[in-house]
Amino acid sequence: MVELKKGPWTREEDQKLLAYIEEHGHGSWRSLPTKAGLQRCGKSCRLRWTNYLRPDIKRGKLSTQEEKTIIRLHALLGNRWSAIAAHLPKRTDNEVKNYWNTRLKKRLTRMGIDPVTYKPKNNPDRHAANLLSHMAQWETARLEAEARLVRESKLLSKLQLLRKFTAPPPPPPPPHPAAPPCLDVLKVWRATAAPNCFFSSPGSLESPTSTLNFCSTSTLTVPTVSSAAQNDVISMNSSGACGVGKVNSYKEVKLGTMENSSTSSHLDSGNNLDDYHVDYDYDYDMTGSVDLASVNHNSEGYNVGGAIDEVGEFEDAADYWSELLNLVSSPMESPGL
DNA sequence: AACGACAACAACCGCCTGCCC
DNA sequence: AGGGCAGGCGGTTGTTGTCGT
Repeated sequence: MVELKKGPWTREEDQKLLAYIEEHGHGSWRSLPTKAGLQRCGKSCRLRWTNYLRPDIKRGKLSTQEEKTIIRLHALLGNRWSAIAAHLPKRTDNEVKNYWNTRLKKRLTRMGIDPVTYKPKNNPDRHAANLLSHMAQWETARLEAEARLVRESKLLSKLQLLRKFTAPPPPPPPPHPAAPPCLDVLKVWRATAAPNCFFSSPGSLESPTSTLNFCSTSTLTVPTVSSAAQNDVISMNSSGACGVGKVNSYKEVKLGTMENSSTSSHLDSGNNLDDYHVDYDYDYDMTGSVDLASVNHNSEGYNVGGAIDEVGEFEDAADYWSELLNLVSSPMESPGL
């Protein structure tokens, strides 16, 4: 038995891997090394391909804009590198992770900012922290909702496939929507509720891409919100109003036509069959609202939000973040620590 | 020139999840 | 139902390059 090679890849190995994948595709990674004449494990080949050899990846220094995006998304999502990398075209999760660990994290630390909580270490900003905490909750809920809907959507596709063989041929399927319904809290927020907020400064954040894919008009009943969200969860409607509360029950997620919809994210392509909406229907007790369109206080009595168009403590958070991002992303700079 | 400290990046490892049988 | 497999993900380690002394 031939011992598998480890460590850095040689040019010859790269060429073998590239040539094989270009000709045959990667197929099963486990069997690839043998077929390609490489003494590597399949996993190693996959990593080399996805992190280095793939033609659609961008190499080189990250731009200031990319840095800012990483910081913002990290504040929202934590160490979910693949999710963060998904918002940075042509960058890999490994690259983003390395960049964070070797540069941004240290830079924040040097500036006296905790890279986990994003609080100033000596002068914790409860408002900014609170805000971020709620934003993180929204994003978590959104990702869970997306994942769930994708699962349901796949299930639906399978059911339709089954029906295809057991029922008379259906009319031709509706054309695919031009874009998936917007479930993305950042997008909605930027577009509606927070035009002046720090997260929506011009060009500051690439529109995250929803991976949702809807294949049909239907109503799906989803039994639970999510295991992680059975206590405090987030509700959001298309106008950007959001709330945090305790879920008593979760009714259903509808994918249907616009006529049934009152508050929903939707696409209107002019074709009835192409009108989709997603209707979140949570029954919850509001314990602390983060309605972005009005000032609210959470259960601890802190002002966690603030009218966007009113001067309030929200602006402190905005200032805090603008300043932070400017400092972190400027090429400078000995912070004098 | 030699050495050590540090930064940057590539690669590995272990765990987890989803799928298939 | 559960075991095996493939692939994805995040944490960690190893290697190489650079800079200061």
